[in-house]
Amino acid sequence: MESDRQSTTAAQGVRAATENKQMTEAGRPKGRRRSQAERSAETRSTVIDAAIQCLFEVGYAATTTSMVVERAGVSRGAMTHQFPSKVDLMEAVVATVYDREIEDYEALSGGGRSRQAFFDFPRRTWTVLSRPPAVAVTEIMMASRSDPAMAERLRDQQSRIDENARKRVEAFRNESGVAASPLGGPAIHRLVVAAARGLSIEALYSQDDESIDQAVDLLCQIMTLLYPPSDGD
Amino acid sequence: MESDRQSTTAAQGVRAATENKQMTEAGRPKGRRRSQAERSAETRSTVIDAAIQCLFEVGYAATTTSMVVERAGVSRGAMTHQFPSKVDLMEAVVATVYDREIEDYEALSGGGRSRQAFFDFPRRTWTVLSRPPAVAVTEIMMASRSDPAMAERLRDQQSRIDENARKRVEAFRNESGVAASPLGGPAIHRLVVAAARGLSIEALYSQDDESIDQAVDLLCQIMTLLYPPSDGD
DNA sequence: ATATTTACAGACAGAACGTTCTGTTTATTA
DNA sequence: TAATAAACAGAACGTTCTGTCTGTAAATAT
Repeated sequence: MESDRQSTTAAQGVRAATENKQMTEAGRPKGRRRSQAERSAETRSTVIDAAIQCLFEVGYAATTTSMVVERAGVSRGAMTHQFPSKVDLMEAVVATVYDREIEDYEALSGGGRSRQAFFDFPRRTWTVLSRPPAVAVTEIMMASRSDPAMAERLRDQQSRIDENARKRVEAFRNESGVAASPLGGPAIHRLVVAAARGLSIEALYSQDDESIDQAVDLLCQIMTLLYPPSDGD
Repeated sequence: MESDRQSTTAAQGVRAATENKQMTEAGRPKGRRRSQAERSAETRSTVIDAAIQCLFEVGYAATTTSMVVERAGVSRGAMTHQFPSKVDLMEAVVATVYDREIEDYEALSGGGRSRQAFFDFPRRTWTVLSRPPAVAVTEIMMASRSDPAMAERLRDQQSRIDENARKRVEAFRNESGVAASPLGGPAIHRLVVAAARGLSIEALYSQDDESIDQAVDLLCQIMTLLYPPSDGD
């Protein structure tokens, strides 16, 4: 039964946490009794957010369970109850970020479906990938190379993310009235994501934001070169 | 006196190891007495190579000093004598890889200075960055975020590498008879490196070599679009 | 040849980390 | 309300890893 719970807990918890998030962040009536589901969701959400912060700020190696517990302001027991092992926590972080990124991309594409909006895709990708949640996931992915068990559990999630992102971009292109590129959509998408990820890593050290911004601009310009010009151009 | 040695040891040792490498790898006369310098250089080189292998194969977190010692086939004492702390070893790895990469780029550009050779620059960058030594450095860089002391000692090395690479690429462009791009050389270079690094990271997980190869091809094609066409085009 | 410095060998110790375990409080069910 | 289950709290344990430390062999200097 232990393994049973572990295998289903991540997805359920994430969903519950997401649903209850507004409730917890807005001041809830002080004395109200919280349901078990609410308590779980709050704890999970708090711990996950703390983990993301730690991963972003100090990297994976320095992100200890103690540090996460301290920053989250929960007890060690509360955390281990929700996440029996560190791998469980990391898996939950990846799942949560994955869900949020879908919303993020959605928000950033903001209803606009113009040709220009599509060519800004590299900038949106950079924006999403350079923020703490995505950096946290990168840290976890890199660290998972040192832990086969962890890598195993993250592998399918990663492919799910990739496939989903690719489909969304293709759909976005269609809705924006941009013809498919003769150079191939998947390759372009992969390259843009790789470049954005590489730049986000460099941003962690270089502190030279302007230079990175220029590279992102350049990538957007390149986008316009890769797709056949429309009537307007 | 201890700190004195530490501050000068890395560069000296690397140089000595490089000079003596052929001698050690080719079978040296069995009974010959090795000088102290030779002994130092050999162990340093052996340990550094082992560290690179470990970092490449299992990532930073799982690269323990014991593992490096075991793979190198040297004693713990030999290692700690040459590298008093783990940070010292990592610093030496970065310095060594830096030196080797200069040779690697040189070899890969192979005397040819044609326009085509310059446009293949992304592929050369990818080739260099996806190999164990460069991956090892990426691992160290990412891990250094968790260790301020380590980050401090790597910061200047990193900037030295970047500046050097940028100058070399510009020189290569000139020698290849390619006019400067109106979009700016530094931004292009930064983007290419970031993309190659991002792709090399993806290559560690995805195992989809063909797809990555396509992205690299695409990047080379993009290069031709970024520089003004010559008479031949 | 002897002394001294350098390189090496391996055991040891302290610290830190992840996990487990026992007891307590809070919520849900009957 | 009583019984059960879930969430929480925090101490304790065992492992692992790095850095140190003492002793030995090899090379260099005197």
